[in-house]
Amino acid sequence: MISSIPSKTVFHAIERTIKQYRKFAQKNISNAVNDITIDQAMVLAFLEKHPDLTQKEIAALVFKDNASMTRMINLMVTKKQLTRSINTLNRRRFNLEITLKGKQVLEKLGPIVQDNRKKALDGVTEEELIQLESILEKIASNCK
Amino acid sequence: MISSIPSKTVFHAIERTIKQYRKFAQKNISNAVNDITIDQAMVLAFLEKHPDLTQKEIAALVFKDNASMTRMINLMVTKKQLTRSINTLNRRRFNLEITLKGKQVLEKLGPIVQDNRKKALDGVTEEELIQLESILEKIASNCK
DNA sequence: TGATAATAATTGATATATCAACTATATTTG
DNA sequence: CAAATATAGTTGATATATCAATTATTATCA
Repeated sequence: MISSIPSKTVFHAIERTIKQYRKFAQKNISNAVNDITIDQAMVLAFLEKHPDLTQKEIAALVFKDNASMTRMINLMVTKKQLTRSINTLNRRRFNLEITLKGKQVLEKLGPIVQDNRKKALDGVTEEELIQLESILEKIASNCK
Repeated sequence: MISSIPSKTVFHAIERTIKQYRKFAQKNISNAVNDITIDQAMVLAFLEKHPDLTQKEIAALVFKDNASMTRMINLMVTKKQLTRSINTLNRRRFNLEITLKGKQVLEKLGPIVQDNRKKALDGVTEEELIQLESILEKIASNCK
């Protein structure tokens, strides 16, 4: 007996919101660039800012596990968005490098990603954003 | 060039929060009941409240597509949490029924789910909850 | 009524999620 | 230094996500 039905909880609202945003963003991305997912785009974006990230670190940044990241990066390598080479200083790691094609994807995606975020947050005030982040942070840290 | 890095956005915070909650909740559920996922538990909970739901309707309630729902329910049937029989009034549909085993799972899960929600929302005021839902709703509806 | 369209569910293909077991390399420590 | 540990990544197994195509049934409408 689960007295309060799941659809009435705030967790349901959180889930709904992020899924809706992902669908919306993915649709707009797919209209501009072929064959790239939001998560792959995020991997590229993180690597652009921090070229020395390991697979494990990227996985943590996009909330995935190492196994998923291995497979995602395999795909991105076969799609020529990334290259992978052994790091000679620590042979357990890989150097990941964004290819020219990957850079072009990032270039095209930039304005679209910005626009997605802007549209999704239309009518949300700066103050609300701060509240939102602070409440979410509270919940997340309760779940540790 | 994606100027604002994904980890700084509110979407990242939303994603992080829901994933953290799911992990937390799944862990507590797994400690009490073997071999059930959060989503399966939600399917049971929805069916308990609304026994006439179709697979399609349940899918919408838990934000999954029909294909995923078909496979999930197949599994739940082989795990004897549900039975599936043809609806004679509309032979495209199925009647889904919670088995005794499924009911026992719900029984055990009830207090755990309640406790999960309570712990996750510890220190979050009623007002904050209302704000949270209203901001999330705004974002979700921007993404339609 | 018969052709057409809509609906509920399934299936196939491919990607991703998750856990556990494993490999290879690097670090620690007794 | 050698043995034990830790770390980065891979692989296998199974479940789920997603899209498109398909089946079976029901509803529409010309």
